[in-house]
Amino acid sequence: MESLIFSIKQALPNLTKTEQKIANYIIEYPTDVTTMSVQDLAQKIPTSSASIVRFSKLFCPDTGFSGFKLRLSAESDQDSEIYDEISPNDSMDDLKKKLSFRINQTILRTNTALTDANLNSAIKILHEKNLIVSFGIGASHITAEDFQQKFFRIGKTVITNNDLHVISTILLAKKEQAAVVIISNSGETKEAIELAHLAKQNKIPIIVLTHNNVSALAKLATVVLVHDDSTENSSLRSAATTSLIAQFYAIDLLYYSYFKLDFSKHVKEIITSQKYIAKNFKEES
Amino acid sequence: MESLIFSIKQALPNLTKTEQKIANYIIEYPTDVTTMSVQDLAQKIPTSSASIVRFSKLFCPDTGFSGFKLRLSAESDQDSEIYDEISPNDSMDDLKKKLSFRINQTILRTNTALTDANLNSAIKILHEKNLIVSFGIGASHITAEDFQQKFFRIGKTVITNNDLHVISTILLAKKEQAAVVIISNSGETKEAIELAHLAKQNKIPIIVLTHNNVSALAKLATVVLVHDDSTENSSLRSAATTSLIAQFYAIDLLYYSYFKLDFSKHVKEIITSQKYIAKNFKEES
DNA sequence: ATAACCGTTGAAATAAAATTACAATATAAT
DNA sequence: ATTATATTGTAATTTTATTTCAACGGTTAT
Repeated sequence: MESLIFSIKQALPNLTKTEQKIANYIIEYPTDVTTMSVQDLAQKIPTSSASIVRFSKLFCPDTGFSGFKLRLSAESDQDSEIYDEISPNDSMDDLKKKLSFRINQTILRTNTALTDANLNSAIKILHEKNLIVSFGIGASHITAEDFQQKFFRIGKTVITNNDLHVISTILLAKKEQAAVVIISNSGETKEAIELAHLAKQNKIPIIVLTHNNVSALAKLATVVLVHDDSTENSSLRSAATTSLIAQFYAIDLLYYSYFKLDFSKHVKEIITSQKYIAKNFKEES
Repeated sequence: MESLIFSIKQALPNLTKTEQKIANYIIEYPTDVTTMSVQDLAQKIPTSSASIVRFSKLFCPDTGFSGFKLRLSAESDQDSEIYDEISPNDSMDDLKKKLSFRINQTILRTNTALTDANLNSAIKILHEKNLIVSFGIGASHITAEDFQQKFFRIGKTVITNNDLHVISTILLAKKEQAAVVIISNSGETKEAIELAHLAKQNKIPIIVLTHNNVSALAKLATVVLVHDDSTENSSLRSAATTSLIAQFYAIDLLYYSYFKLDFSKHVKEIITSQKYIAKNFKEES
């Protein structure tokens, strides 16, 4: 479940005046709130108990204030500054807390954003085609490589390259047997869109891994895998890593789901490949 | 605070008949209890509401049943199967839970493994030298590229390549101004060790990002950054991704710590670079 | 400028939940 | 068997959460 305090902070700008007063108090004293009654809290802020209840139901429609307190207490062993932007005064420990928390949130959001239906469609495509082309540019190229390395381990043929010409050549040469995985955080990368058009014209299935499903790229896709459903991107400075980790995580889910399709066969393949690497390169498996 | 359920289990033998009934129910369905009222619970067990309240006050004398529920909810958000190995029968939801949990654990372990002292020594080296060479092979090459991309954003010159010849050439040509970042999960990669030897012979500072600090590579390092302190590596199949994410996370910490050294300057640089990218490539920043 | 409207808020009434007082029952000791 | 004591449940009481509805304030249309 998404962090309650985090959600409140996100919603803050859209709230009414009284709601903001309530939100601010809760953000400042989450632990205290868990032990208060509606009346206590209304008096402290100050506002009416009705407003408190209404506020609670914004975030916990079913359970009201009682459930709200439960959720609050479930997460109130953390302190609240971890939701904030990174600042120059942060100690190493603050930094660790903030970054860890963000990664955690990103994973949770990606979990809800990736539906079973979409993952399964993607797996189906990967299963049906025997040549997979993975493409990403900039930071997303790193993910494209990760995709390749993962699927190599179970003997799936994946080609990746950040040169559109190279990719197009092989894709067209094998268009009947190929599917393409396009990774773009923004979904507006010129090269990514160009590749998607090319694939579409040639009826090659397109799996897109991206930040939201309204982008130009998403519209061209056969299947859209949305990682990290976050609407606003408050932090200029941390976007890149969390979105990369979200992508990695999404690929991991895809990989394991694919793995499951033929569990024992893939286990054998992976053990073979690990043994080989361990013996010859002493490298990470 | 001591785990509530644990305390209940300990007290179990000394409790009366009805109290034991209550205790057993709570131990079995802790999460359900958090959403029940005294009446609901009394009916389920079955017993009287008075007994429930009395029971609660054994463990939470001040707060009664309400506080009891709060403590219960604070500790009952994990379930236990998530520790298991991935199995072919897992639903997509199981898979999500297990993978998320592992990533979370990895991050936590990396947090404790990376000491302030080591991170700060690493930052110092990065700060003193104006040419950074990052090297990794296999999966670790992806991390090496991530390192490069991150530091590019604040105008730091980082060269990466998975060809040892290329890297050696530039490293030796600029040995006075250079530092090297070597990434190897195992710490036993032949090429990584070779590069470390070369650097050491030429008095080039060596930052090593690796899994433990007993490896051959770790021994050659000026600073060892240990990610993911896990001793056991139960899962053959998931090691790669979690270690990659641990590496990414470690690099992220390093990056932000470095960033903090000259906060305002770096903020400016990053905004410039983001604007440029957004304008010209519409790509992930 | 003013009327009509709509979203926001709080006071008071109501419903639900927790707690307590006390009586009933069971258990143990003499 | 009787009394003392501990345990439990019923019902009354208190506290807490929730809903209803009227009042307020700001906005738009006339």
